[in-house]
Amino acid sequence: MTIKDVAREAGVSVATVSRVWNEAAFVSTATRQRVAAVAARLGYSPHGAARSLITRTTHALGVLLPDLYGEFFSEIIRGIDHTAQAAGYHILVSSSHDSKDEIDAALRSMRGRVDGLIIMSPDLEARRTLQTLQGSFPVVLLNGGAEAKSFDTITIENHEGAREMTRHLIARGHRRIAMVCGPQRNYDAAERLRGYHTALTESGIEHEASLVVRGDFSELSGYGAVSQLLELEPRPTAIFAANDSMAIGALSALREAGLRVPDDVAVAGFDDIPLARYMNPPLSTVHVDISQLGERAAALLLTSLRQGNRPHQQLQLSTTLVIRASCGGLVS
Amino acid sequence: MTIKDVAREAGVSVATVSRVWNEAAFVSTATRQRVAAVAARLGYSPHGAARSLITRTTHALGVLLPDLYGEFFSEIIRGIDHTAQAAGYHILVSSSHDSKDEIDAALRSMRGRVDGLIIMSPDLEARRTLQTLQGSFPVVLLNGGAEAKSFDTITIENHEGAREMTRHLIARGHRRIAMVCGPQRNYDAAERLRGYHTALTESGIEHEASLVVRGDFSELSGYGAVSQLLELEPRPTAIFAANDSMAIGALSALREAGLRVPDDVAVAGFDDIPLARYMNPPLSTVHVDISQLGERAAALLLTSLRQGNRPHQQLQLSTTLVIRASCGGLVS
DNA sequence: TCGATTACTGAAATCGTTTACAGCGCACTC
DNA sequence: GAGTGCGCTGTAAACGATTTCAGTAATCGA
Repeated sequence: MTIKDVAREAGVSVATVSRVWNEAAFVSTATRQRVAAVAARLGYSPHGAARSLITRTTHALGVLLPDLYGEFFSEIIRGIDHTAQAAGYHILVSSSHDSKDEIDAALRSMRGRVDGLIIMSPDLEARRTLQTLQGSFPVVLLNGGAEAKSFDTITIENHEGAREMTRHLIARGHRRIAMVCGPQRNYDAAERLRGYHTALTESGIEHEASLVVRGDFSELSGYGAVSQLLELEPRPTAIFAANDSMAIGALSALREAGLRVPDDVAVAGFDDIPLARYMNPPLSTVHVDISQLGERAAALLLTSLRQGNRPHQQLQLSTTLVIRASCGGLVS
Repeated sequence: MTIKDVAREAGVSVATVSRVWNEAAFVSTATRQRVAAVAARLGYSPHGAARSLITRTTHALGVLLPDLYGEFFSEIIRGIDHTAQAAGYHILVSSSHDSKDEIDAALRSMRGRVDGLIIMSPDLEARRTLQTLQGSFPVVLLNGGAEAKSFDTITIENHEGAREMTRHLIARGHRRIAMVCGPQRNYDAAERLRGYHTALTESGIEHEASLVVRGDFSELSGYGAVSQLLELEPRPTAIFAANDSMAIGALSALREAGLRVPDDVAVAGFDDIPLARYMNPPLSTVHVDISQLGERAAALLLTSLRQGNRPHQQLQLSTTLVIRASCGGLVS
């Protein structure tokens, strides 16, 4: 069922069919209708690959993510898909790209299939690979590090958010505040940890290495980290997890240990995934509008596609403190 | 940076470059290395659209979903992406396709961009549209209804699962069991409701219309539904939600109403999303291996791509009861 | 020495579109 | 009645790859 079949059936040339389809140029109403009727009858729709070969545009955006697990990523995709779809674009998703090689491979295999890319590669090292892309291709970096001045980027106010949450905990009287931080070479994780340290320093609280344990952003790792923290003597009075998933794991571990939240231990997370408010107790967290993160990334990419060369933008998505019951309510 | 550039630079014909790239036919080691070197230096990678135009294969799977919100869908995508990626395929995602027209449009715009489709369209009416696809294109239906014998399908044991959970609640002594069911024309929702009714009938418990309230699978609707149920006199002693998200909303509403779970009201969900076990109290639910649902759908589609014509398969994914604290633990 | 085989390479057709260009009829102007 | 412009349509050249077919040089057996 190609354009030729339609042309033959309608007794016109392929050029005319194409013109009818694209509502371009001058086609007499008579032939327009005839062609449209034939196309409808035959159930014709143009072949995407052929079309994008000649028009040099695919109407698809590539999305490279490190993972797909958890509400954080699904919200991002949702945001991206939402604005992409509104603009008539599809999204080509590809996940689990941490290492340089994987990213490379993904990039190659996407050439000629997408008009631009949204890349979230929190791994600090993998970033360097991206430098090779520089300028050759429209790219938006999600949570790009500081070195990324040569791209459009959107970042979360990680440092500020973590600092504020830590300050809030301090204001509520906590001194032994533990942090469950994220993966080693992860940019977001590093920034959030830095914010925590900043707040401690500002309040003159000594940094105690044993209060910082590493997780990997999964519920299970939050659970494990807390088990470890509870061994400490004296134990921390507050636990700040670098994302909500780990905070949820933490809540679960505390409950099993027979500790009450927030009375015995206060808990806070980061991201404000949709479920945070439904936890018991509802989770205090640093709110990030995750789906908006995706939406704005897509929007940025789309304008960059339309406008061609223009200076790169560095957007920052602000965070707000959301105080719920898990850390004991608002300080007066 | 096309194949021609590489050919010119390496002093060979485009045919040879193509052969080197695809590791096909006989190419002397000398030219092979020379071409490979040039390609690497120029950073060449073939143009996807051009390639799929001639090979008539895109190495991409289309995924049509009704929505992207919540862990259920993200787990499905994760499963699909996992097996697709392992087979060297990309996935093209498109969401929010409920109505016939939207599905139509999505289908058209995917022609020539994907080798096959995974469609999840729980809306019963939209299904009829799909009939037009019949055989013309490799399709796997997720949660396809009974009418779908002309497709490969994977369904969840909705009826069985709901029946078992309801029976469990009955076995624990509950008689006033409320059901928060899903959207009106949703297949899964209808089946789960049917399972609930089956169990009631089997135990000779009268169906009470006011105990069934409608939700839309979101946390918020679960919250609202429970508020409504608590008005009843006497109030239900157990609440069975047609999915976990609504169960989570229910837990939240009960907590706010000052009711204890499971002592005052037992709660159960359906799906066993990853977070269910981390709720407080941990959520009893009907376990469905969601990511496996995606994995098997992708696998089914891939074999169908490879094997061409073969009888359609109807797979059913079994469910298991997962009894946690929210419904009072195991019955002795 | 010669024909046949083998190993490699290139020319050209092809996939399904879009689009620049040219052609053709017809009405209009002078 | 010839020239001009306009409105519509068709021809053919792209786009960037793959693949068939044919051609060439080297090697081999007799």
